[in-house]
Amino acid sequence: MSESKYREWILDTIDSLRSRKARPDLERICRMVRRRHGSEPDRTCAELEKLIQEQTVLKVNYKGSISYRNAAKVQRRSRKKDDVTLATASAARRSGLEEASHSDLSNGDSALGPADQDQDEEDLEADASMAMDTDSNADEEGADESRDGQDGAFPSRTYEDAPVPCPPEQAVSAPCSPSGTRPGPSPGCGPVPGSVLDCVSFQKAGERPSSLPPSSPRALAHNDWVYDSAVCSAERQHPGMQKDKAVTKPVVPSATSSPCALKSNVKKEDGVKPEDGGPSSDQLVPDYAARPDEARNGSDGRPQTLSLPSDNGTSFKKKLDMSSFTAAEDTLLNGGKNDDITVKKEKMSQNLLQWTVADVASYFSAAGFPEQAMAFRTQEIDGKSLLLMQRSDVLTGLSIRLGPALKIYERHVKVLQRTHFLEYEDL
DNA sequence: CTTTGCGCACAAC
DNA sequence: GTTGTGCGCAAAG
Repeated sequence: MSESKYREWILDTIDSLRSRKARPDLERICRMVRRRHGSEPDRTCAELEKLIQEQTVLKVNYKGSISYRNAAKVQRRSRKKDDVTLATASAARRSGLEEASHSDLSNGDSALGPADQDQDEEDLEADASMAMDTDSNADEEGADESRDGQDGAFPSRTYEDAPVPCPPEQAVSAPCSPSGTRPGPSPGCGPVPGSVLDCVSFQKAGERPSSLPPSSPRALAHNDWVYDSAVCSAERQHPGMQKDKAVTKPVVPSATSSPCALKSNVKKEDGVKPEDGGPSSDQLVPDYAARPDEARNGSDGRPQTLSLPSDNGTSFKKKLDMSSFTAAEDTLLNGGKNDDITVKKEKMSQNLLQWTVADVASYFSAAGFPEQAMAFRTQEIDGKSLLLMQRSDVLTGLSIRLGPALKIYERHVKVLQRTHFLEYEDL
């Protein structure tokens, strides 16, 4: 309950700061929330992190410092050459694009800028690569884990297949997946105990880069990318979204993953000077590393196309059948990368019953419906409820606009349900 | 002191 | 050209 309150406060604060032309950074946000509502900065910080995880708020590195954005307002334009909206934005945007391309951008304010998909992909790739640079540096220094040859779901892909148009989908399913994004020094990782600390620390992390004089200030000047501490929050990872991870740890929805642990490795980045990689990398210093590794390991290098452990042999046929549906749909809609999506969906379906309200919200948020995701959350729709939803429920029961509602139902709810039931039929 | 307002320069489009 | 952004300053409280 308080959550929604905080969401409102925080979003409000961000908007307010923005309108005042002040950078919506952690410090200001906390201060303003405290002043206005008397909330403890720590708490605000924790809540903010949650919002980041849900992608209601985007954590971005802009001009060398961390900023927070109201996801509902931002996405639409966030794309610059260097801005990497890795996690969230990309995810959201991507899916958003899909829709946008077809129909209107009914998302309204929150609308993700449906403008260009291709570009986005390119951008992402570029970004990813940049990120990669950063990463690689980091890796060299410390973030070892498993980043050998092709591990990086994101990065590697970016490099190797850059030209290929299939990369990004991860985003769709994996909002958090920004696996590319490392949890960073300490961002969201431990919302539970360390949330506060995390906040603080990451804040520092963010600032640090800025303080460091980049070799090419210009270049660095404007970059915006989503930090997304959320990423690390494996803690409450969305079951469905962990693609790669899923493989490794199929069902385990939560905390189990080791977000924090990762952090430690990551840390080193601070020290690392991003410059080599490229201009933009500096600011990002923050992080991405840990995650990827996990992902990579799981998928063994091949980013997305894995099938669920479960479906491997057994329901293969069925899967195909389904695929024909979903894939077809996706193809039409997205123009390409359906396999992955299909797969993802399957994975997700697997855990659908275990999805929590937050998982559902994150899913839709990642799918490009941040505002509508809130409606799901407000209505406390968890995985089970989702399975029970009917078209009318989605169209009218959530009090969301018809346009997005239709898309959500047709492209997500229905697909998830279908997938889920097919799977279980089989099993 | 803190908070607010906003001119201005930047970058992206 | 437009737009979003946020630094840095001055004004207001």
